[in-house]
Amino acid sequence: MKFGAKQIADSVQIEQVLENHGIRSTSQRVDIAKILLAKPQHLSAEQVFAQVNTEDELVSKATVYNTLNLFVDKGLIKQVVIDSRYVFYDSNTEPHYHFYNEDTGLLQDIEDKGMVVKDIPKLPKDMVQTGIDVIIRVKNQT
Amino acid sequence: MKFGAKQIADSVQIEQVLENHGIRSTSQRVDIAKILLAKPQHLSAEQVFAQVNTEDELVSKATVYNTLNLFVDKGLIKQVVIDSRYVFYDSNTEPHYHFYNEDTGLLQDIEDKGMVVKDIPKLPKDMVQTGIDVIIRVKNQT
DNA sequence: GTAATTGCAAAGGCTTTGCAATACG
DNA sequence: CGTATTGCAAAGCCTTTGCAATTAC
Repeated sequence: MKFGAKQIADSVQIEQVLENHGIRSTSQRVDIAKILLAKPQHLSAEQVFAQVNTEDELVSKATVYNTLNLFVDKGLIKQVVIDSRYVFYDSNTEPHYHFYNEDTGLLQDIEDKGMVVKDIPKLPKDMVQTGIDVIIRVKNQT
Repeated sequence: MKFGAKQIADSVQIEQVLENHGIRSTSQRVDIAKILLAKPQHLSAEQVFAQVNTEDELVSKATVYNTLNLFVDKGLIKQVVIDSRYVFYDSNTEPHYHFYNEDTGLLQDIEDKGMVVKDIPKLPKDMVQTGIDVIIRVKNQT
């Protein structure tokens, strides 16, 4: 991590992003958002907790969890559930789909924009679609 | 549940199905399979535990969990993960996709066979696709 | 100053595991 | 008989919660 003017500018930008999502800024939230929003990526709560605590300032596990939930509620990030034991937080909120490698545990975006889900059946009148999750599970060839 | 000749025949059929999947029959496994395979459905471990214990014979929770895992490993049923807290066991192992109603918590098959995922990008040479999960999330119109 | 947020430790919920008792082939 | 399976209770893991201390506006 770099320090100095650039980082201060980043923090200000992050605070702006938080505010745009109706999230009040605190130093912990900025730290967490900075990690998540650095690039499109998929991190577990544990990974966020580890990364946020490599720097001086410490954030408790409770706050990491609460903050991630808050960010999801406010639409800043998305939760991707692979398994009852593997939950990732995705900083890419654009509609997109995922590859999940069962051998490596790696979750990655499907970059190819050509992939589509076609002919989704019409929903009952009183239903609205809120999202569509597609996970293509792969493994290493043995 | 009916008793008598029909049910005995069912048990024999179930045992056959288990055997075909390389699963040794025991009374607990047959009881659990009988519930799951009665029709295409999505049950949580808790629901299986509850249903299997409405009849006389009791099956412990540990055995329910272990048996469900065994059935999944052997390909008799499929696990559908909605959320870190909602895991269902699906007796329909044909490739198919799901609707999940966030308001009711109800998971249901998409019966329409026309829906497809098109133009899945080619995988890296050393990767094989093992599955594809599609969950269309819906909610009640407010 | 008042309300929101944080952190700790404890509690919760779900799932797995160790091990003795039991059932199976 | 020897191996597999079961059930119980305990342990594990991840996540949430209660509450006092702290921070933010």
